[in-house]
Amino acid sequence: MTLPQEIDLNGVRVYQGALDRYAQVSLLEDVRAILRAAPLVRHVTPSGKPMSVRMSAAGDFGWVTDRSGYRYQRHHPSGTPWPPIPASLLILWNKYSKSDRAPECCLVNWYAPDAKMGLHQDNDEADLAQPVLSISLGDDARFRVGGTERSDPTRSIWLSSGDIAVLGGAGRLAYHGVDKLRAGSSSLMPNGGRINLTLRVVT
DNA sequence: AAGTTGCA
DNA sequence: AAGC
Repeated sequence: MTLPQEIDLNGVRVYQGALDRYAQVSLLEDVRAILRAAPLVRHVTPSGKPMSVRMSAAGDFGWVTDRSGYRYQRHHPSGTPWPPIPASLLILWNKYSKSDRAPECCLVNWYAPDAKMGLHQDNDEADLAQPVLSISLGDDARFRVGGTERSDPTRSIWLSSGDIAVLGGAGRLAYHGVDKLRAGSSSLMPNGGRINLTLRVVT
């Protein structure tokens, strides 16, 4: 990666090379601290299918799913409150989100090398005028982005460690997902895999 | 192989 | 169904 570059996919803005190696290492340490307080969980969808992506969160709310459905809640499934969102992430939110509100949730999504996430919309938040900011760490991931209807055509882009994507404006309700990882493509995590951090305003 | 659609 |  040379200079940071901005790409638009159906209203989703992707800033390639936004974070240098030092910032990535530092964020990874922050994530490790979150996961010590709030361990990764394998959620099931409302139909009872386990997701391949393991999840945790920081902030006032975390997103969870089980047979009762999708929702934000104030506690880890173990019953403990989520740890605070690290200051490093609040700074990135201020730099990239163009929002006048503070994020209330930082989802931590862990992708093992064979994990994926199907095409979906983020629409469990109360104020859809507020953007969602996504940070990639670790292995490259093929990120697929469609339109606001499931049947809309999709395009894909490979996200690398240190890339930032913003789902805002026209892209806020774009269908999106992760098809596959390029296992072992990043030296950030020696054992492979990917971490995606998403900052959101929930209420 | 990749991109859509249908499912309950 | 954020899965198959």
